[in-house]
Amino acid sequence: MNNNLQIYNTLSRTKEKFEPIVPPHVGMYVCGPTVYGDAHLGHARPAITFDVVFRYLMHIGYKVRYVRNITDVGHLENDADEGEDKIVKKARLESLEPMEVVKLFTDRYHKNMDQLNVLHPSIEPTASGHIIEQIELIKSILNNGYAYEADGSVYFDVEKYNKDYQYGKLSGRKTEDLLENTRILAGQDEKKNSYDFALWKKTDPKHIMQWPSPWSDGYPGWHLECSAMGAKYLGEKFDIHGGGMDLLFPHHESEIAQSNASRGHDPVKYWMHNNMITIGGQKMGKSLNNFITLDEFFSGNQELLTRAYSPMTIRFFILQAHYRSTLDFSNEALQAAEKGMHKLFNTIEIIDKLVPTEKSTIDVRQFESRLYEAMNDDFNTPITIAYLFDLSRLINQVNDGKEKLTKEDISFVKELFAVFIFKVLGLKNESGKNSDLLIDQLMNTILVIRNDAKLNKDWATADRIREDLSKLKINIKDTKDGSEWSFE
RNA sequence: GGUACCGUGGCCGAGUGGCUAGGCGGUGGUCUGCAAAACCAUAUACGGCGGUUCGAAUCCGUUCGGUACCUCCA
Repeated sequence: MNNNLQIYNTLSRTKEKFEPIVPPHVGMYVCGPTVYGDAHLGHARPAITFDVVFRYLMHIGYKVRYVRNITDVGHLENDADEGEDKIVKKARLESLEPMEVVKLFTDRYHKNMDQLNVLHPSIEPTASGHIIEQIELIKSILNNGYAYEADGSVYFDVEKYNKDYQYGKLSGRKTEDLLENTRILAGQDEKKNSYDFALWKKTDPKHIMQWPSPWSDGYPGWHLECSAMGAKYLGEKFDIHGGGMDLLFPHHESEIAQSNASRGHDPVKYWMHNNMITIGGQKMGKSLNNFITLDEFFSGNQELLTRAYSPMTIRFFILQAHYRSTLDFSNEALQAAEKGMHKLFNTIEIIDKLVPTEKSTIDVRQFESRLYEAMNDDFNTPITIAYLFDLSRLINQVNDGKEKLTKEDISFVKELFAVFIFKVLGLKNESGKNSDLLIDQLMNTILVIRNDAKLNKDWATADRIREDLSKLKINIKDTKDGSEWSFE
């Protein structure tokens, strides 16, 4: 097992050596989507980031249980509707049952994740399926004296908690500052302090989504589901908790508080946060309404897009930046990523055609340790990719006869590429070599005719075939070894 | 206002006290009926001002600019 992995822990703000609590097992929990709308580019980032974490941990020999939740109870929405559940609001707008909305967008999310070649998590629990666990958690927080009831609702007592623990240690906040800055919300007068947050919220009978509890008919608070489900499936303390940076406060901060208040210790060893994707330097997000959905990227149907981009282009684009940096979207950047990725896939095909020699003139073995070092350094995928490009150039030089490789080195390189590109980075070749035998033979016939035309210097016919096929998105390339075709 | 973070060549993006990041684009080649693709080779950099140092884009201070969180948000 590769034992040099360093992970940047938000809690300590430093890179730490990764040592799982119960090796070789690793428990990882990542905040999934709230399913009330289509997934956009921002959702792709944590999904892909932690997919690579998942893949790499398994690759270096860990047994990983990866839990990614679906938030289907919704969070309070603090606009004019004053405390209305997000999913309920969407349901009213579209005259659907809340669970109909949940099903629709969960399915669409899954489809997008499959397109992005994101592995399925080991467990994908829903908040609505764990109301009992959340109620139990509230009970224990109440029993320990860190919460209080007010008119059927239950609130977390941050001031009390802060005497025994430290509220704000993850996000670097102080409760005094929070006092001055917390926005005035509905139900504020029930709370002892403005920064107290709801564990259980009483609701009126009109509210569609509600559950009975010892305190009132209502629904669980904003941050409870992850605390409850993380503990249920990964234990009271587990290794990695991931999510977007925007969840750092108050969401993850409150998870830590809930865990301490109920169980007396922190829930997580390593906190990982991916940075945001920006558009024109600004965060892409629901609230700013400046997001582009994944389906829009795949179809090109959006005014900001000059054309469509494939799922793998999106994936490669995201992996070309480190997960803790912001990543700025632009058509230009996306097209650059696409070309670069094709170059890599092209190299893989070239490896198969290399002619081995007795001796190697270049050292390709050193790339193995370099690639692992890059990944071990807090999952530095941009460096990993840079090394793959270096390797690609060397392979092309071999192909050009400028350098030489032995048979053993060639298969070594081939394996290295396969491991990192397909297994670790999770990319797949989308180029449409059609496996349909009929199409293959039809194309063969066409190319033979065109080649005859070329031999007769009948350029008009040759060009016409090429142009007409290009309208069908079939591209012809003339090479030394004859003509090749590819779809799309 | 509080708390973090960032400012790198035309674009996107790594990294680091002295040694080529990488990709795209540009330029020059190879190949080619043409085209496209592919390949090879290249140039352009670290916001401003001070300081530490033999040496800083990298550390410190300061200043300007930008972003995020503090409210649901990946």
